[in-house]
Amino acid sequence: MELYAEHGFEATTVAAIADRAGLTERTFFRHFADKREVLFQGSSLLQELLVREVQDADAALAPVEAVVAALQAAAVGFFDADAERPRFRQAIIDASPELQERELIKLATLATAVAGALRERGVGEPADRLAAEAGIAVFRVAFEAWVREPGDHTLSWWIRTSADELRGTLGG
Amino acid sequence: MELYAEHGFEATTVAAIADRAGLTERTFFRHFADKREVLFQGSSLLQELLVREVQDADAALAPVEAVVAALQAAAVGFFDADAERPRFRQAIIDASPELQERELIKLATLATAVAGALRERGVGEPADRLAAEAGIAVFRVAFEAWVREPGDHTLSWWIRTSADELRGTLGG
DNA sequence: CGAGCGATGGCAGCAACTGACATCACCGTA
DNA sequence: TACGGTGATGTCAGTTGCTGCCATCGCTCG
Repeated sequence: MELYAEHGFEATTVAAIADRAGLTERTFFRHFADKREVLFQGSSLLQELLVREVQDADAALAPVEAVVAALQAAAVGFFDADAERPRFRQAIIDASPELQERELIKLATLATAVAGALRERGVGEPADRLAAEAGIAVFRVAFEAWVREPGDHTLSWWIRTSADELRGTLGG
Repeated sequence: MELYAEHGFEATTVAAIADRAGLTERTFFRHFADKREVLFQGSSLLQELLVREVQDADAALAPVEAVVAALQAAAVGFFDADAERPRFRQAIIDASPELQERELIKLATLATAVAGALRERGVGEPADRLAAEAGIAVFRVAFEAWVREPGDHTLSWWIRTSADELRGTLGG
């Protein structure tokens, strides 16, 4: 992470990382599937937490609202607790298209998992994915704002705000 | 594309592609930035079309509805006209995680472009991106259904249906 | 003390890309 | 017709991400 931040992701070779860590290149690839995965270790934990929160959400909540509530709950422990790390990490990702690709697919699998959790709540076939995707979209916009304006609000607040905003864009 | 379909994307080397095309490996990389871009040539055309359709959409439409209308308009010329190609292409993408990553980032830039077009309509700061992302989510779900069940309905119909479904997941 | 096992090192090799330079076809012009 | 320039292609060498295979080492358990 230090090297990524210092020289940029692409300019950092795996050999350099291994060297800094006092290990071999071969060993690096035993710990990480590829060079990008370094930045996405904790993503499965977030996914599990999110799924649990969706399952535990108030049964009366509409699908998207359940997702939003889950995101808010997850935000507290996962991001608001230590705001420094996520922002640092995101700066690295934002500087590299390769990493953005990886981030998007992680969010997509997150959405799929959330959709699965929604189905357990009795949400129907296309609705589950739509609600999950919409929820993730809310999260993306909220997270971006939270990163951009440090200290103003909690991530949870941005999520709530974005969710309300989404409702306004639907019309009808 | 033939080689991708026959042996899978990862198993197909650029050398093999160049050979089949009667060209050099080096020449391949002068036409395509990388091995994946072969599958995403037309994406900028779709983007331009979509942006134009958003700009031309009925001014009274709410943001998401403007995007949905644009998607429907684009669907007719871009997908319904020749349903075979997109389905073939999508089968290749669905078989390869690398290609899915690339597809996601293409859709993300699409969303960004659509958000820009919405801003020209006077849509505000977080709402533009939310409406664009929601619209793309609708498209993704609709497209998937359209690919999965050939012949049943037009892509435009699926988009309309998904958009209505999305509204239902938002709740009170 | 020895057998087994998980983590690591070392090495060879493939494939995706890139930069630098040469070559060649074509096209407008003197 | 000959010439100069321009764009597309070929050639080659090199870097880097990543993988398979086998050897080694340390630790633990019986």
